[in-house]
Amino acid sequence: MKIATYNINGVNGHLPILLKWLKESQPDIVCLQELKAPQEKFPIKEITEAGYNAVWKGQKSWNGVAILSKGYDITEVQDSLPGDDEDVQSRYLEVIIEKIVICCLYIPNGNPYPGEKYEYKLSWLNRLKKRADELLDLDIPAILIGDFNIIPTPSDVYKPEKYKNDALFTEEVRKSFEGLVNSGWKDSLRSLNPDKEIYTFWDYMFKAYNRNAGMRIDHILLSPYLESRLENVGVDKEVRGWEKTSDHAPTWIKLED
Amino acid sequence: MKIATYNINGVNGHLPILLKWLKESQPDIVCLQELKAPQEKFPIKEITEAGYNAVWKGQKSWNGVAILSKGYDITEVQDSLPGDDEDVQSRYLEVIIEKIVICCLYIPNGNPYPGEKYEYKLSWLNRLKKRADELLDLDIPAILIGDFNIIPTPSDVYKPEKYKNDALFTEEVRKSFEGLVNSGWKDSLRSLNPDKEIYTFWDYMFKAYNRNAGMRIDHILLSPYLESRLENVGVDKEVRGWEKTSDHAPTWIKLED
DNA sequence: GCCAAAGCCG
DNA sequence: CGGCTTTGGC
Repeated sequence: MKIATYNINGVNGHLPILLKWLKESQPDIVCLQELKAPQEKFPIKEITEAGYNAVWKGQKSWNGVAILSKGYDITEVQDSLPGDDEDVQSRYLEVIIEKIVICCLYIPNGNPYPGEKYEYKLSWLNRLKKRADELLDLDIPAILIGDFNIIPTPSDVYKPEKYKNDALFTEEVRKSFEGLVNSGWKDSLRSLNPDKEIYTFWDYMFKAYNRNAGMRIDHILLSPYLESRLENVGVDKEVRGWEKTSDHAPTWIKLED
Repeated sequence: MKIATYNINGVNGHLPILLKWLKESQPDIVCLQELKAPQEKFPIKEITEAGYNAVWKGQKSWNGVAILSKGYDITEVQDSLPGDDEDVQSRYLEVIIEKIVICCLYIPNGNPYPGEKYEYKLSWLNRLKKRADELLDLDIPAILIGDFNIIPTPSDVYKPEKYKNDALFTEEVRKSFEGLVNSGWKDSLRSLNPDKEIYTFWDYMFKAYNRNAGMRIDHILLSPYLESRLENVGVDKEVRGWEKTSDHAPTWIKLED
């Protein structure tokens, strides 16, 4: 079973890209972030025609997450991250597919640092840790997957020194990621490639992709129950080179069936 | 010599359309309207690569006119319509190419009628008549060409009764066009096709092109000196059917060399 | 850089 | 309906 995450940066603006990638890559499950579309403008028709069913949580202009599945039933569990009823941003979707809990995340970017947006990111990460702990306690197959907006280590960005005061790379935020890993969540891409350069995002600006000025911020974390099923991982880097594409590349794992 | 007018409705937004049409149609001289680009954003590089030299008068957001020539030298005479120093809209460009005076016009739309914009249209038409008379007095080859925003007769629109109170079809405005014709300017498209339905514009709204709900508002008027050289006329109607196209179709004449 | 929205124009 | 602009986000 192939499970992917893809920050699509506008699901309608980049729909041709999404459909082309789905066709070529044939993932079984896809977590999308940054739909940038209200609930009623999610392109369910085209996605159905591509062979997927879907649940999604839209929002006008920004954010928005979705989970697509080829064939498997999707049971929605949560459409927002527990712990703050005032939080109106569509950044979390939790479902069960084939007895696996799948949490699609779009963690706040947090820039500029310091500031309100950074504080929102920290509180979001706290709420996430609580939910992640709950899932570990249940001792079930579970996945935290999506755009974390966290560069876990200096090896995960082309020039770490440029990101000293960036909300994607502060001590606090990296500790938060480390906390998840230390509590039992496996960083699947890094675990199978301890020393490899892996990037999942290249800025639109200054031709970052041509210079390979990238970073690894999209992650797939596995609960201990799933570790033994991890077969392969990858980033579809070439998709980032397509015309009129997202600034992220699709990132995926394969689990033994 | 093939001379065309084309309201491109955004020279950058519709640049691929313009280049495709130039390649297929191979006009010698092209008058463009509605560049919708400031002077410095005119795509001179791509137009040069297509084999044309050009003069243009840009403006941010609206209006803007240009004259392109394949091979022939262009001598700029005027970059605004004489008679009102306060008029800052880029709607007029007068050049000499191969001893022909070519006046590229983008006459104000004038809607809503009545109102300030309509009054501006009338005063613009008055100034144009003066300039047109001057050119006739010179007794030289001259062309008034462009988007006139005038439907000359009921035969020039799909449903004349719908345009009774439209600034493109008022008595005054039609009389103004008639005044030019009566003073000696030849309506080239109509003169070679007295009874044919000729449209040059179809609204984007309500699938006007599919319903052929069009009108003839782009015109090419010849000074008496040029009448004998008129060989052929046409509208490249199919261009209006292309994807992501302008709402006007290119309109052209052929003169004997 | 590039997305989406809202407002202006025709 | 579909340009262009501005704003806001990343």
